Amino acid sequence: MHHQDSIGKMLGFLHRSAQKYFNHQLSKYDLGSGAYMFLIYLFHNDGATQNETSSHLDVDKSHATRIFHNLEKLGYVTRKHDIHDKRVYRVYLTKKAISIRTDIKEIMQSWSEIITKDLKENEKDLVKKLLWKMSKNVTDMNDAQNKLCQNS
Amino acid sequence: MHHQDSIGKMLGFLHRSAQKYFNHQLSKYDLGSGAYMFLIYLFHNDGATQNETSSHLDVDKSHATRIFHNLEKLGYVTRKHDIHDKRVYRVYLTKKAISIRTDIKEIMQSWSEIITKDLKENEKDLVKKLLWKMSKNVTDMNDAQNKLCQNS
DNA sequence: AATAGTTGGTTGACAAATCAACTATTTTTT
DNA sequence: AAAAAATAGTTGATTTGTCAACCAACTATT
Repeated sequence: MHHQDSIGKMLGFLHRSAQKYFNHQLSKYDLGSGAYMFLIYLFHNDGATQNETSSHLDVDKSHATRIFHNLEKLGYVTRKHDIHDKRVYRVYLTKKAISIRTDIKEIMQSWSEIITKDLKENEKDLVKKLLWKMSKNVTDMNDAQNKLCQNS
Repeated sequence: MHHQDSIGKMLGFLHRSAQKYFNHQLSKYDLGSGAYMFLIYLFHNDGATQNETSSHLDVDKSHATRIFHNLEKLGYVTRKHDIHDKRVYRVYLTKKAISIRTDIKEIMQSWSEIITKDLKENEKDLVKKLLWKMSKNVTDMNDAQNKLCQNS
């Protein structure tokens, strides 16, 4: 990676590097880099619906379907139909998932420490703030376009 | 995207959003988000080898193989065997590729402007500097691990 | 109550990217 | 000069993620 590389290239590089790291660290749990986000969300929102989860993670709902199916097959979650709405599945963590909760958190933490190794506290805050601003610019653009579509 | 979201989540979101944007903008050229990086590299390094390209872009060489094959099929590049080394392919831009050079640069530029819309000049520099620092931390770790492997 | 529209989830097809195993050359060792 | 190691590229299998089309169930309209 070079100094003059574009923001986009570096974002891609960091994302793919994270995937590799998580794939490697999570392989002993039979998990891939795709799954851990979903588990993290459930750790804080056990019993969430698939739709809720995918919209919070900003991924396609079909992706959530497949990830949760796999997590169920591996015994990390169980899916139960909602009582009041037969369409929705609520996803619950199993003991197996809860037992690796701290491990996963630690892996996440270790990645975070690797990439921000030589950043000062205020730089860490700054990079977070700037990434958030850029993310917001994207969602704002999407929202504007959706509004446009509805009116046409 | 929320304020307390992790750096990793935001990096992933921005990367995926960029892919969607480029897929959409490039569809009229039959190109996907995977291809444009390779074209950009060739714009500055026409006749580069596949290996050179993939290592500069930090992607797997097999990925380069497939992308270049497709670009050749679409008529954007031609691949010629090096005279001195029969193993290597050198990849050359065609007129078709050169004719869309400015378009592609503009699309890249427009994405860059979207995500940094409300950032001040110094903030843009800062985010680039910080992303670069984080990227460097990753490559440093990889280098250290490679060294370790060789010695064992 | 019947119809139409919306929502939650599933499926199939595809692109992006990685890894591992392989072939064919080239370079290095001995 | 022969054997071994390294390099460039290819192929197959797999994961991550998207989009579009779909079904079933729920909600709103008339």
